[in-house]
Amino acid sequence: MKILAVALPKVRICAVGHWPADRIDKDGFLILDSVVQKELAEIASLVSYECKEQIFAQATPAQYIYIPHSGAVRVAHQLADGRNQIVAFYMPGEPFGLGENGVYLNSACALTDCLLIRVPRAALDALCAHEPRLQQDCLVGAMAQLRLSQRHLLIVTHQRVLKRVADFLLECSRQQEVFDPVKNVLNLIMDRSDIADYLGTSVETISRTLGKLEEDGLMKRLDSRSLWLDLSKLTNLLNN
Amino acid sequence: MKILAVALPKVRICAVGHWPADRIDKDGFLILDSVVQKELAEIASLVSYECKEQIFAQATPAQYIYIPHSGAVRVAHQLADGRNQIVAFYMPGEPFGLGENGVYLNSACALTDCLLIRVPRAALDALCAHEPRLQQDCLVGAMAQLRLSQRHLLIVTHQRVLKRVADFLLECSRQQEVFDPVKNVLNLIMDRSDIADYLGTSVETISRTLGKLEEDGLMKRLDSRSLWLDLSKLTNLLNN
DNA sequence: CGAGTGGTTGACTCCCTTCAAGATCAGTGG
DNA sequence: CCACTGATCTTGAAGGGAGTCAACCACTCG
Repeated sequence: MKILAVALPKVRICAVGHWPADRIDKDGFLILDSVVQKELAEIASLVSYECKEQIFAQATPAQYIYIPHSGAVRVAHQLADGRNQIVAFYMPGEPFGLGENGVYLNSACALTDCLLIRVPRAALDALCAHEPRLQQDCLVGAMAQLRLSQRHLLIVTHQRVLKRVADFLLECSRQQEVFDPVKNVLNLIMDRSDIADYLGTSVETISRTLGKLEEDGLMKRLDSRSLWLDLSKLTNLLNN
Repeated sequence: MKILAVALPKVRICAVGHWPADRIDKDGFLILDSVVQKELAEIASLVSYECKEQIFAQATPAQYIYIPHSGAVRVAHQLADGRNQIVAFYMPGEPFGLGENGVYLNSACALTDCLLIRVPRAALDALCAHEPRLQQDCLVGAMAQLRLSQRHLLIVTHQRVLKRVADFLLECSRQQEVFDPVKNVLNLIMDRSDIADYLGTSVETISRTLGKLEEDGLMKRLDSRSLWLDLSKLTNLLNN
């Protein structure tokens, strides 16, 4: 980890679909009041992590909230029996760092080299207290996270792994950063092991399931990280 | 459904563990400012539902937020393939009614006869806009929901149903309303089918799994809705 | 009493986990 | 340039857990 001694870039918070239209810029990010931006700049830092570097560990003091500026992050929960359940992947603009009783509930790890905006929780709380709009943004952000978590729940509870994978691919294809809607090509930011830990299954099953989907013409592996998808066939699979 | 033409009872919001101590009363509920209580009383109504009555349906306009005053509620999501995934159960003080783009994401159904405090979303938003403390409470509440959802995720992703059921029982045993920590007896508020839909499995498997747990001495069915639990043995099961 | 609901048990099938080995690829150093 | 190595991905085989369909039991209610 390195703290970068440069001016903080503009804080960009992902805002897909749930904010009033006049608060969203052309790239789908939230427009923050310039005063708020300035105040944030005073308390936040820009930090960089290398691929596979741990950002924070489960059950350690939850001092910061992070917002990816570039790169991608994996947040997972380790259970007593050794299982490692991935809770979510985070792309630029999606804040993470949920705590409970002052400690992190999960651990976070850089999927790629990445730049993160790091905001001290205490200072953010204080700032929210006299910036109602920021407070409101945090609330809307928390509800967005809740929706994502419920969506994840619906994905992992498909009994047949075939549906889990299909649903997962469709979910990924909604992210502009990784899906080319013209060529219908999805660029996976995570490896098979991450997909398995996200879907609650094993790498072997993921591999076999991708094979099955390809065999049935619902998608095609261009290489292990880039997949051509037939969105309508995949969607259709979920209806049966 | 019946709208009750009585004075609104005090709005009680469940506050387990994550609010400053001076804002929590002896029963574990959030202490709201009396002015806020009064303002809430002006926009909220008290409504009653009978057991098994639908409160709202998925994909219909999300006009209200509900807070159970008494009774219990089941919130579920219906999928295109006919599956009914239960997203959460709600007890007194736990607000529900998540929407997206103006419509409910899930449907809600009364598990028992219940009284709910019904708050129009628009009026609540307006109230929050000039009541920062209420806004803050909503944010903390949303994060509590997020934690619950992530906890649910961890429960349903246990591969062996035995662990799912054990974890589920432990989760239930945390709720004072349904668990007697002296006798170690849990009173289930839902039937087998609800447990199955919550855990992503079938009623038959639930029944068999309870049999297995009883056989191994981790719990005992006093009757179909009340279970004696050996908390330490159940916890221990999750570590293997 | 019969119908209906909720819960349990039995039998069979199959999907997925597990363990193992092979295949592919990127990086490294001779 | 090529052999070597380790990581990642894929494929194979065996075994078991859970879904499904069906029947049965207990209880409630009209």
